Amino acid sequence: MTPSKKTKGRQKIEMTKILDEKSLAVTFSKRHSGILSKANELSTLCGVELAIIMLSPTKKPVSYGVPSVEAILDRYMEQLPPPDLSMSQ
Amino acid sequence: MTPSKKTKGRQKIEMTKILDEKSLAVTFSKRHSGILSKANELSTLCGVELAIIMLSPTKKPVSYGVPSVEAILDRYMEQLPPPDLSMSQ
DNA sequence: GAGACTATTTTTAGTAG
DNA sequence: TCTACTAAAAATAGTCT
Repeated sequence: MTPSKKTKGRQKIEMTKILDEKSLAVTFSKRHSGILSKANELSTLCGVELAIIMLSPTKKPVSYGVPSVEAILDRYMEQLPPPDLSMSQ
Repeated sequence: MTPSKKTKGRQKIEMTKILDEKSLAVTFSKRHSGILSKANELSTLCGVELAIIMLSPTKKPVSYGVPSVEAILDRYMEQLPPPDLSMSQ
């Protein structure tokens, strides 16, 4: 009997485009929610505003924003181009 | 002699706004780059387009986009509101 | 404000349901 | 495609430079 290990656990992967459609979909699903979750934490921990917009592999738009994507975009558009950065910090 | 441990390693933290300015700044610095890095990986692994925009605690704008923030925003604006989702998936 | 470090906490690859 | 699992990979809290 070889009880050994049930799974190999997380594996290291090459940082290049995933070719297998099935695993690409799975990876996107897991990672995109991971990022949204991190973004949510960052915003609560540091009280910052942020927006994330992405197009899924199936071209479905996914967005997340605090307080809202629109609010961030409006501000971003207004502020472009960044004026004087000499005092920025 | 107590060789014991050099540091306590990563600690669990409460998910509420960090009050200490110093550690808030450190946390923002570490986590915001962590997110950008994750975003970069997601885009290469899954070949998806994405944009992230945030305002740092000092209100400095930070953005990241593949292929570019502008490209994503343009597309996002154009596509609003999402057209026919009957075939989406 | 950006690195380095260590010990932990989290995330997540691969797989199954 | 979403949830669940396990084990290993990665991110990071706290601290010092």
